[in-house]
Amino acid sequence: MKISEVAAKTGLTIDTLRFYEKIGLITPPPRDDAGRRSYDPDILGWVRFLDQLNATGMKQADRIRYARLRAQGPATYAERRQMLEDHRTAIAAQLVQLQDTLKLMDQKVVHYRALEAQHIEPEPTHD
Amino acid sequence: MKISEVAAKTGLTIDTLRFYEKIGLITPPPRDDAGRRSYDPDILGWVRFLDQLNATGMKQADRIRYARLRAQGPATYAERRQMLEDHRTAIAAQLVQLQDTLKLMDQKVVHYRALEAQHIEPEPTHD
DNA sequence: GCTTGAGCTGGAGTGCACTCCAGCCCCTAT
DNA sequence: ATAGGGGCTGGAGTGCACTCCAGCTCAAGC
Repeated sequence: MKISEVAAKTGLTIDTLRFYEKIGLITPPPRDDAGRRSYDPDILGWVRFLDQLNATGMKQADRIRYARLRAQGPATYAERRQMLEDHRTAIAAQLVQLQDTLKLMDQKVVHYRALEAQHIEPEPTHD
Repeated sequence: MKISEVAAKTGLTIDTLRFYEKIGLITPPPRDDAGRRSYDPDILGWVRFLDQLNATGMKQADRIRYARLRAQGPATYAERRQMLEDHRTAIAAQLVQLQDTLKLMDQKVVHYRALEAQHIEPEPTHD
C-alpha cells in the first residue's frame, strides 16, 4: 500500500504517518524502486490500535514503549500484557470520571430548565 | 481565602489560578489592603466544576465561553444549558470509546496470557 | 520530452495549556 | 530594623503532539 492509501484508510495524515515512523510508533516499511514507502496492509490494524490507545488517553511515550516491545517479539509478551493491564486500570478510572460528570450534566440541565422557566426573557413589545 | 489556600484545596497551583483569571475562567477576586487576592470560598466549587469539565475533555475555549456566560447572569441560562447538553453528548461518545477499548484490553490481556504460556523464557542454566 | 503530481528529507512552526522567572512590594516574627 | 516568606506583575519558556514548508526526485500521461 502507498502512504496515501494508508492515510485515507486510517484517517491519519501522510505527515502524521511519517512522524509516527520517525518517533518509532511504526516500523519503517520497505521502499519501492523509487524509494517510496510500501506498506503491508497489516499496518492498518496496528495504526487503528494506536489510535484507540491515543483516544483513551495513553501518552505518546507509552505508546512508543509498547511499539518497541512489540517489535522485539515474544520475549516481551509479559511486559506488554502488564502495560495493557495498567491501561485497563486507567480506562476504568476515566469511566468513573465520565459517568460522574455525565450525571452532573444531566442534573445541571434539569436545573437550568427550571431556572429558564422562572426567568422569562422580557420580549420586546410592539403595542 | 488567600490564593495559597485556594490552591491547596483545589489542587491547582497558584500560577494556574492566576492564569485562569487572566484568560477569564475565574472572575478577578477583590483584593485586600495590600493588593493581594482575597477569594470568596464559592470559588472552590466553581474551580472543581471547571476541573471536571477539563477532565472530561472540554476545550479551554469552551470553558471560557461558559465562564463568560455565567458571569452575565440569568439572561444566558438557555445558552449555558445548551453547552452542557452538548458536553453531555460528547461524554456519551467518550464512554462508548472507553468501553470498547476496555473490552479490547481485556481480550488482549487474555490473549497475551495464552501466548506467555506457550513461550516459556529459556532460563539461564547453571549445571 | 515535458509537465504534473505524488512522495521524499530535514527542519522550522503551531496551538494548547500551562509553568517559570526576575524584580518588585508588603507583612510578620526575631 | 531587618530577614524571610508570601504575593504581585509582565513576559518568557516548556512539553506535547503534531503540522507545515522548501526544495528535491521520480514516474507516468499527454
